[in-house]
Amino acid sequence: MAEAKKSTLWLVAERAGVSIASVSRVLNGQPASQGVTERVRAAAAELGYVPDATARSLKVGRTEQIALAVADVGNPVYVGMMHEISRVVTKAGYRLVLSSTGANPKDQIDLLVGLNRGFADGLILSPLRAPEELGAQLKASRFPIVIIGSVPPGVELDNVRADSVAGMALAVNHLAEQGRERIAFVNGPVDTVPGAARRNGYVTALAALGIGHGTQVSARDFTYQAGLKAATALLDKETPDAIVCANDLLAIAALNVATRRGLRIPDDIAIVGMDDTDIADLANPAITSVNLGATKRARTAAKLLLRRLENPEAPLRQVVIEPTLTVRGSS
Amino acid sequence: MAEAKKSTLWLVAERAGVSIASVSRVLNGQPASQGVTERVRAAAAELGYVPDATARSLKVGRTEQIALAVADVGNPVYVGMMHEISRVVTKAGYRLVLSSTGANPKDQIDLLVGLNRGFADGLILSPLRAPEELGAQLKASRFPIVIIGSVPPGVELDNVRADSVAGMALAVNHLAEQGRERIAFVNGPVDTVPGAARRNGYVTALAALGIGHGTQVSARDFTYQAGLKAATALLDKETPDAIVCANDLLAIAALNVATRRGLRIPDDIAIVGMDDTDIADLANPAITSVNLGATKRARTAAKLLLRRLENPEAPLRQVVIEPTLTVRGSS
DNA sequence: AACGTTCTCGTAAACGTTTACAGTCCACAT
DNA sequence: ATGTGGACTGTAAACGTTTACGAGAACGTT
Repeated sequence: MAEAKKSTLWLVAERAGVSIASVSRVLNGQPASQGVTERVRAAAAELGYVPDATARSLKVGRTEQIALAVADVGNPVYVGMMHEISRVVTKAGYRLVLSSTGANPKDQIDLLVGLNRGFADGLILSPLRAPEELGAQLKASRFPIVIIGSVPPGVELDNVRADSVAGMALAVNHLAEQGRERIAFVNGPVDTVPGAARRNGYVTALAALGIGHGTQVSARDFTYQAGLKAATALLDKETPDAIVCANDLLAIAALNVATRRGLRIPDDIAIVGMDDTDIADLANPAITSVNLGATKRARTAAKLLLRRLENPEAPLRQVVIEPTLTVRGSS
Repeated sequence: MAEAKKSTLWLVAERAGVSIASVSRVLNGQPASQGVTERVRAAAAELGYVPDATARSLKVGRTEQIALAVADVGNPVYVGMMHEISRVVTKAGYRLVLSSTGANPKDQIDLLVGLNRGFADGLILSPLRAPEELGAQLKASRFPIVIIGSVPPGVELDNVRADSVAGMALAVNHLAEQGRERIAFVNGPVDTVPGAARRNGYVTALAALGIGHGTQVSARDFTYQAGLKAATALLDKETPDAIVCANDLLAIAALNVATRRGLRIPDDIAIVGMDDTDIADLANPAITSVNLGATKRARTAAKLLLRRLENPEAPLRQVVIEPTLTVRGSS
């Protein structure tokens, strides 16, 4: 049945004794006489014919591919988003092209000029850093883009983002209700999009509550190892009664550092993380985490892109996802 | 400079006053007179010309894409492999198409017929389950495939796999040296490729050591939640002095269950995981883990595929990666 | 000056589809 | 018998590249 040989419309047409147009029509479900339909079906089956995706793409002007660029594939929250986006777009008949732009912002603009080569019909971009130049490239794109996170000023694109301020408020209020008074903050790099957003959230949330803000430290990046260092530095300086962390990884790091110092969680010190990823459950005790709606953001982004693909003139949409708080053992 | 309008070779040729053949040549670095070269370069720059990937693919017969199909994007070990493969193939100028075949084996064969449409130049496949039919489809493929894990009997493909027996031996010997005598095993589903391999490894490793094998339990899948259940079931029945787990997630689950029961790790009970993923570090204490060479397997698989792409006649290679043991606090 | 080489460049044919257009055939109504 | 319309199918032109081929031009050699 299925030979390892490629066969073209031509071969099928020849074998069925019809024209290639008829073959194409039958195979695409267009109306055709019963005789032709049967002969074509039979010939196609015997030859193990499968249409060529590239040729089809060239003709119809669509690749049926969607590109996804995430900053850091190591981070569990991105993995979750990737997974969700993959689900949505494959269900809609698209393939997912993974373009892991590293921390290097140049990769991002490379990606954008690459996109203009038309290897994908659209792009979902979640930039870790958003330099000036990115904005220019974004608006020069021939293809629809939806970005997860804030859009650079001046570019008009569909986007979906988290509400870091509300999220931080959730965490801080929760801690304040327990009577915690010295709430420290372990952040990631503040020159990143999420780092800046969460710092802002922390400051405003505390201000809104009338609590002076506590000590802030920044990890070198959003990883566990960096978190260990940052948390150690923090606890060397002082012992707050609560730590909120920009990330679940950082939170686990803080939790482990605290535990190893003999602090009891949550009695002596409460820990709350952000993103509410799977790994929040792994810690012992499991960590309370602010769910910034990562998977929902991912899903929404995918749907926004699909919507724009089928209607390029659709009005611009900028969605912000409301955060929730998942309370676990660490607070 | 870069307009949001697509421009073709034709437009560039017209503007430069040359033929499209010359434009193509200049842009591909083929020799051309200085005058033509300059005019073409200028015209291309002014028009913001970027060549069309699809048309090029159709002509040259390559998409410059590599497909990757992993069983479960939730699992950290696959994430690591994905990351590594992404690195290698992008460095070689390929894009990575992510085809997340779920647990459903039908997705896998769908993927294979899809591959025959030529949306990618090759495939890296890491099947969780390998039903009979998969073998047939594999050999019917027009494109090179390398599989991570064992190949179904009868198909000849490049592949790279872990040595589960040696890996288990590493774990078991390590525990035996400490005088542990009752070594239990928390496995994942045994009807999966890794599940079966690791069970086999466990049994043979213990037999080689002359230790009768201990209790085996199987989690419903390779996740933390399933691990909690399995570990609870195990510890309800008995209290071994060591548990090896088929997975780091399962290991963390076992560790947490044990800890919550008041067992001291590693004094009362040692825990060792497998895969040596990032999360092995997150636990408290960090868990000892057998490194089955996941990233190395990934890298090797990618390189095998690249090699075959550039030389389809290369001799078949089946690589097995040697495991190592990373000892941490849990043993 | 005639001739062979080499270099440069344009013409045109692919690659494998989809699809507009036109042609054929037949039924049916006039 | 002739026209009208509809259903079907074939011809051919795209889509945007790459590249084999051949025609000139430029150059050096005799």
